[in-house]
Amino acid sequence: MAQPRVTLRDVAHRVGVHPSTVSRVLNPATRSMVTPEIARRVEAAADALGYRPNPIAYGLKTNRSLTVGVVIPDLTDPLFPPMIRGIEDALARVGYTAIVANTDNDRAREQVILERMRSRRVDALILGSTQREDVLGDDDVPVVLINRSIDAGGATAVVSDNAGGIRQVVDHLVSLGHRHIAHVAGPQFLTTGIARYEAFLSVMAGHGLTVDPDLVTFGQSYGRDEGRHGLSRLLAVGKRFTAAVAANDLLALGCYDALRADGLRCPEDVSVTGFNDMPLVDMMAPPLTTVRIPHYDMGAEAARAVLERLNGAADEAATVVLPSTLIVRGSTAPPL
Amino acid sequence: MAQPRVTLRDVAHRVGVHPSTVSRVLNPATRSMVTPEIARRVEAAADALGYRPNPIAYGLKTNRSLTVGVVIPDLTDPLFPPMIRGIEDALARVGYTAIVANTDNDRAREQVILERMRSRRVDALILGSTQREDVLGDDDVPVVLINRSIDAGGATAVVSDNAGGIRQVVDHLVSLGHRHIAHVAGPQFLTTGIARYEAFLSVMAGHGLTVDPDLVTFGQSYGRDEGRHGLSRLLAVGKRFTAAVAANDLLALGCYDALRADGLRCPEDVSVTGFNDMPLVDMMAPPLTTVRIPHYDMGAEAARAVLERLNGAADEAATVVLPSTLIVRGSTAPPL
DNA sequence: CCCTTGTCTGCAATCGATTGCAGAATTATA
DNA sequence: TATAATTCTGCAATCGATTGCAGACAAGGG
Repeated sequence: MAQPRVTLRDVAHRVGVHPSTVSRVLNPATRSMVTPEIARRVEAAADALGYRPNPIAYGLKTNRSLTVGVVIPDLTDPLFPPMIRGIEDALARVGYTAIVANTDNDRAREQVILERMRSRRVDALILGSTQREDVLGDDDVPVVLINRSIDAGGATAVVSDNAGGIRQVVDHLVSLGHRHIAHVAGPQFLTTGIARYEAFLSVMAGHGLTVDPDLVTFGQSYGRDEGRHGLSRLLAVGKRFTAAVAANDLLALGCYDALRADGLRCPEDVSVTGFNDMPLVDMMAPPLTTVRIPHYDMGAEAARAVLERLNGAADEAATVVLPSTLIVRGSTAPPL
Repeated sequence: MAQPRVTLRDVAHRVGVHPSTVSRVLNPATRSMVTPEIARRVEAAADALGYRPNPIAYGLKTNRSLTVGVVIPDLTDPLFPPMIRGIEDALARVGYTAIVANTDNDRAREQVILERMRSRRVDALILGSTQREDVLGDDDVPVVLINRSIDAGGATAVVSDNAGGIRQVVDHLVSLGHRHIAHVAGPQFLTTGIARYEAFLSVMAGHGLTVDPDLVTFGQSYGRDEGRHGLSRLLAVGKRFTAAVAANDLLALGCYDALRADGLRCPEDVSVTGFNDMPLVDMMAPPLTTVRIPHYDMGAEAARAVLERLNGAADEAATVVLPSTLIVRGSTAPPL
C-alpha cells in the first residue's frame, strides 16, 4: 500500500465541510463545538480515507514536537535498557516519543547532545547523566532526572533507594556474622556514589561497627577494572576483612577478579555484594548477592513526572524514591 | 538561558535582507546563489543571534522528518544496544535521529508500531524484528533489515556471517577431537535460526561427520529456558555426545543449566558453544566459547545503507554480511 | 412578527521554512 | 551608448494543521 497521505483538507472535501471543522471534530477538546451529526460523518470519512494527523504540521502550529529527549551515559550499560523501555512505554501511551542519546560520560559530548535536543525542539528532557555539581539550565523545557540526581535543590528526580539498598546489604552481612566489612565505593561526584558511601558509613555505625578508612576505596568510574584495582589495593593493605560491599555490580565483578588474582575464594574467604542486579549476574561464579532496583518502573515514573509537567501541573520539584530489594545469592556466606 | 527561538525572519531583519536570502545562505546547496559579502553578513548575524533551524518547519515544507524508525524485538536483549548505538552515531553525524521501538516479538504490536512510525512520518525504517516469511510492504519509505533477514528476495539487509561463525565453532570442536556433536538450534522461523542450523549440517558433513537427528533440538525462542529444555531432551535420549553447539548465547547458558541439573560438568563432560558474545559471558562459569559478531558495525552499516537510499542512490537490494570471529574460552575442551 | 441570544461553521491568519518565478541590478556584447 | 545576457534578491505560494473572529442560522422572548 502506498502511503495514503490524506490531509485534513481531503477529509473536509469528502464530507463537504471546511478543514477547520474536521480539525475540531478530531480534537477531543473541541469536539463538542460541532453538531453530532456532522461529527459522525467527519469521523466516518476520516477513517474511510485512513486519515492520520501529520505531527509535523501539528508541531509547527502548536510549537510542540511530542518528543522527549532522554540523555544517558551509555545505552550498552545494562542498567539503562529497562529504564528506556519504561520511559518509552509510558510516553507512547499518550502519543509521545523518546529520543535517546548517549554521552559516554563526556561533558563536552553532553553539551553537544543537549544542544541537538534543543534544536530538535524536544518538549522535555529526562537526564540520567548528571553529576552532583551540575546545575539545570534555566531552560523552558521541563527536566526530570533519573537514577542520578544533583546536589543543588529544585530538581525533579526519580531515583532508587540507595540508602535502603545499602542498609539491607550491610544488615544481611552483619546477620551472617561479618564484622570487618570493606567498601568499594563508586565515583563521589555522582549522587549514587556518595549516597551509597554515606549510607554505608551510617549503617555500619548503627551496628556499632567502625569503618576503617583503610578498608574503603573510591573508584573513578563504575567499571569492572576500577573494582579490581580497588579491591586489590585493599587486599594489599593487609588488614583483615571478610566482606566487601561494592557500590555496583560491575565493581563487584571486579572484586571477583581481584580475589581470584590473590588466590582467594568468594564467598569462603571474602563475601562480595553488588548493586543493581544487572542481567546475568545470577549466572556468575558465584552468583552475585546484590540489590535489585526497579529500572523499568523508574523509567515509567520519570515519564509520568515529565508528562505531568507537560500538562501544566505545578512543578513542585519532588524526588521520587523507588524501593530497592536485596537479592541474596551465592556470593555471601558466613565468615570462616 | 531562555530558549532563543530565533527564526529565519529575525536573522533576515537584522541583516536587512529577505528571509529567503537567509535560507539560501544557510543551505549549502543554494549558498552559491548569493553574493559572498551578503552571505558573510548573514552568517555572522545567524550565529550572533544563535539561530537554529526549526526542523519541524523544515519537515513540513520538505516533507522529511530527518528521522529513522528502528524496530527491534527487545532493547533489553544485550544484542541490541550496541547496534542501536552504531545506528544512532552514524545517523547523528548527518543530522538524522533514530526512533526506537520494541515489538516484544509480538506481531500485533509490531503492526501498531509500524503504524506509529508511519504517522510519525519517519523517512526510513531499520527492522531487526522480521521473520522469514515476512514481506516488506510496498511502502514508499526505504527499509533496511538488520541481523535478521527474510526469505523473499529484494530486501536490503545487514547481517553477520552466520554460516562462517558456525563453521569456526565446529572446526574448533572437531580440532579438539569432538566427533559426536549436538545442536541446540534456534527458532526456524528466523533467518538466523535456520542459517545456523543449515550451516551446522553442512560443516559437519564437510568433516565427514554424521548428524544424528536425535542430537538436534529446535527452540521456539532464543531464551535460556529453551536452551535448558532443549539440552535436557537431548540428554534424555541417552545417546552419547561430547559437545553441544547452541544457536546463541542464551541457549548456551540454558545448556549450562541442563548439564548442572544432570550432574554433568562443562567442559569436562560436554563442551558448549554460544553465538553473539554477549557482555559478561566471559564471566560465566565456565567462560563461554562463542562467536563474536560486530553489533556496533552492523548498526553503523545499516544506517549507512539507509542514508544511501535516502540520498537517492539506486536501491540495488544487497545483503551486507559482516564477519564473525570465534572467541575461545573455557567452555570447550577436548573430550575425555 | 421582530429582535435578542446562542450555536455552529467558515474564513483567514499563522507557525517557520523552502523554492519557482519575476524583477532589479550588474555586466558583457554589439 | 543601447541592448542583450547574467546574476542576484525579493515576492508570494506552499507544506498541514490550529484557532480567533465573524457571519449564518435557529431558537426563544417580548
